[in-house]
Amino acid sequence: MAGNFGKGCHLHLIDGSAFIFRAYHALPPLTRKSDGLPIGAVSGFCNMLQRYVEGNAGGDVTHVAVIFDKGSHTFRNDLYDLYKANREAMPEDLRPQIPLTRRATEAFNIACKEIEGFEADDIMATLAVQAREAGGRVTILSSDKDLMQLVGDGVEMLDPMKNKRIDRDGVWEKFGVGPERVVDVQALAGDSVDNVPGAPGIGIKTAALLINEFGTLEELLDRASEIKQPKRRETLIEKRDQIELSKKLVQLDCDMDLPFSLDDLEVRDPVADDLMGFLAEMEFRTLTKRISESLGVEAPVIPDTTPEGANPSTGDAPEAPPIDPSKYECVRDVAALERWVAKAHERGWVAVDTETTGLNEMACDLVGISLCVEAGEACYVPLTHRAAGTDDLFGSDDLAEGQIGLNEALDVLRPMLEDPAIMKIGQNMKYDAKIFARYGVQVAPIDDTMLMSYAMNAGLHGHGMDALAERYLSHTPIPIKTLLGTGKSQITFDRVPIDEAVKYAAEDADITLRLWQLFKPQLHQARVTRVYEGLERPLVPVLAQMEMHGIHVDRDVLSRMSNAFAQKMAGLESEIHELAGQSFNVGSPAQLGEILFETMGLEGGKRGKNGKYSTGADILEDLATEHELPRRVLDWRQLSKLKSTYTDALQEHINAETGRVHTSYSIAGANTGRLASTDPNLQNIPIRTEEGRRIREAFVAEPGKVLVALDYSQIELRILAHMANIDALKQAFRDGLDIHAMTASEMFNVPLDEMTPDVRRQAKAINFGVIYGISGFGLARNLRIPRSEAQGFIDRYFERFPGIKAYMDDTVAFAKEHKRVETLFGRVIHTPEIAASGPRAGFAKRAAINAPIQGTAADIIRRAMVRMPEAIANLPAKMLLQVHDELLFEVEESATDELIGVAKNVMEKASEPVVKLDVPLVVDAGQGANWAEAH
DNA sequence: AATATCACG
DNA sequence: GACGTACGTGATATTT
Repeated sequence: MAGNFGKGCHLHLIDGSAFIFRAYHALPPLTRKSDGLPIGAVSGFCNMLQRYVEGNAGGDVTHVAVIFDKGSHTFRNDLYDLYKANREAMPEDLRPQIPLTRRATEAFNIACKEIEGFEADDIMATLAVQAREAGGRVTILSSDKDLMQLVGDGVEMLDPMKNKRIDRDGVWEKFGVGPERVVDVQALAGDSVDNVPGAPGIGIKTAALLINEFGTLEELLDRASEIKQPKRRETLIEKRDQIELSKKLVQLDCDMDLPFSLDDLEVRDPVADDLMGFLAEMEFRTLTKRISESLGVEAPVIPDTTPEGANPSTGDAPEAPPIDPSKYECVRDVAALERWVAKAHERGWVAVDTETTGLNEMACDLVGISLCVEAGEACYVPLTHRAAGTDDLFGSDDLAEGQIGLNEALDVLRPMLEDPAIMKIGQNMKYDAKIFARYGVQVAPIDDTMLMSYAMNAGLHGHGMDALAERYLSHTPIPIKTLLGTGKSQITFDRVPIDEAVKYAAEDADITLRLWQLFKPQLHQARVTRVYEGLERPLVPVLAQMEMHGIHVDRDVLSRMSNAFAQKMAGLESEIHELAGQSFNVGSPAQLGEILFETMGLEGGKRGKNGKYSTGADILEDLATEHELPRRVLDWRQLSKLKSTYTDALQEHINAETGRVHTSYSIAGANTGRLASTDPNLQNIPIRTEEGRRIREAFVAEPGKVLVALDYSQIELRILAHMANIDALKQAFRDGLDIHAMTASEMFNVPLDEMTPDVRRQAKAINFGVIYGISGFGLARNLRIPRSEAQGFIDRYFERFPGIKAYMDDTVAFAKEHKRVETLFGRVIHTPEIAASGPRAGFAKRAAINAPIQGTAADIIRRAMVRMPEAIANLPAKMLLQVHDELLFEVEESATDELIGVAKNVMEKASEPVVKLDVPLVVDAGQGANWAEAH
């Protein structure tokens, strides 16, 4: 076919993905009225296309195409597996809109092109070169600087946002070089958005300088030894591979084989019926009217079909019916279950709740499932309830009549639970997702009302179902105790009569759906959508995987330690009794207090609020200088703690099936955004004393594998340096200095090379104190120095770092004004107590100072965790545990170094691209056969 | 169910 | 001038 495209033709190339994201972020989360389908980005996209078409009417444009990205894996990922690894996940409510934007483009009768495995940029590059060679003009509608390498010889860019044309001069302005050398500059400068490494320490300015001096990148690299600045020279020589790789990453492919030609992109008039049909289907009333007028056709009628029940996006929902457990349906056959699945399909969402025989997801069985599609319309599907026994005392082991077979039911539910077009709503979905995963069902996508509440209301109240139902629905759910009983006579859920179970279980799904409908629109108003979608919700599958995988704990190691501890304790106990002159329970603080301060008559006994002497470690420590007994008690207590909490208890947590320990992380537990680990708590395994540390030897890698521990170095102090904008601290971190020694030097005027460990220790305590909202009393107690001296330290610290004082005052003032504080990533932590008076005011103030720092650190490691599974997908490695600033991995020995490289990079870059810290984040790595060695 | 103690970051 | 304090968690044992 002879090409017609040539001289006099003008091609417009529209960056479709950029249009979509701009549309998505510019508009509130609109949904289609009839069914709640998210539609905001499509609406914005259509508006932009319409404005584009109107703006070009009568112009010289002869050819046009909208180009999209397709597939997340491109040849660039094969070159570099971290390419674009920093990218935020696509928001859940945008994903279903992507195919609709393709249809929108077609409805406007504009050519719409995408090619699997290629970025839109490459397609645009190829088309631009083809058009230029044919003698035509090209305008690229995009603000993406990666496309600037194409500018020149009839190719221009047009930033549609600023309506600014970018020609050769524009490129010079941006990059300091002409379009031909843009890739060279980009290769050196790198790009944190796309995670192109570039040359460390070289930005656009320096890169342009070097390229202009040497002419080309290749020339520069070959003659790098001529560069005068030593650091720059070394970087260019050492990082040559990385720079050359970066060039390959930024270089667009101008020579693709395209399955279409320029002639296929000829401008066509829209077909009124097609366009109107599409707009009407989307229920865009205003846009339909406007375009119908400009096309001179009649606008189709869009029926006003508000669904029954509430619509989360409109807010003008009809009154929901009261919660009435007697109205719920019990689903006893497949046909009935299929009807519920159909309802979920119709709606596009369903609330789901599972009932099980226990609270340990790894060691309990599925008993039944409840579903709810709209307020008041819920069901319970009993699956493995037991038949009632012949007498009242013992249940039967036989299954009750009238239940769908477990596997049969799961086969009906699986397609729905895994359907990307159906939102599964739960309260604490991690629990249900883990249960389903154990039965081979991967639930997605999900929403979680507990996490929505947490994102909006952290610090105001708890986020359990009962608290939320009470507070937001003014309803008290049926207490589980009424079904299971308490204490010794407690039964498991499979023994609950099905009639009773229906009321309880379906009510939970009903409540969850109602909460979701209430919370969903509130997320945007509270400005925490990004926090919820980026930091809370995506953590659910990540944590579920970690928890299910578990960590191998060697029972024999623990058991031997328990025995050793028991022996030592027995010895200490008899010594203590002998010293006391009588036998008593060493584990009873009350009895110990009597012995110490009455029988033995020691000084310094202070009675607590309940009239008992307090016998905490600090008090016993003071007494130990004069007497034998308190030291023995301290030793005994340490062993007792290690034995009961760790060496004994951990053995109970080894799962019989997997032989591993499976903790559970609560995402919405800590107000600051930290996780909390329970059953067992693996975030407080001893490390500070040698004896305790040895417990970590029981946490082992499988044969052939190693444990790798990666932890952020000083992350909270780094965040403080950034947030409070303290130049001296920021520079110290950039220079890799010992921050405590540097603080000490600054405060006490001691040169770094004359620093004594004790002065450094005091400065360290002050640094930590600052993070905690320092007080003279607290510092005095920590350092065991007089209060006046501690206050003197603090005064001097604030004198040397006045920015810290200002930051603390500002934070407290912000908290007082808004009753909340925020992290760098927008996490909101409410501080209602800040208005209190008396001692509680002090607490609230310090908490308000600490929360943004601790919370930002928590956000950063959350971001790393969310990105980690994809980053290590091709490695024989698993992420096992999180301990606030540390991630623990298990990896096949041969891949250890590779894992460390990849995971460390993810952690160190975790704040990007949303927050660019003024200080580097540094991650230290350790490895070994067990956790003690790895740390 | 509350309190004291102590393990971690 | 007195109050009573370092921030955030969870598990255990003892006592009420």
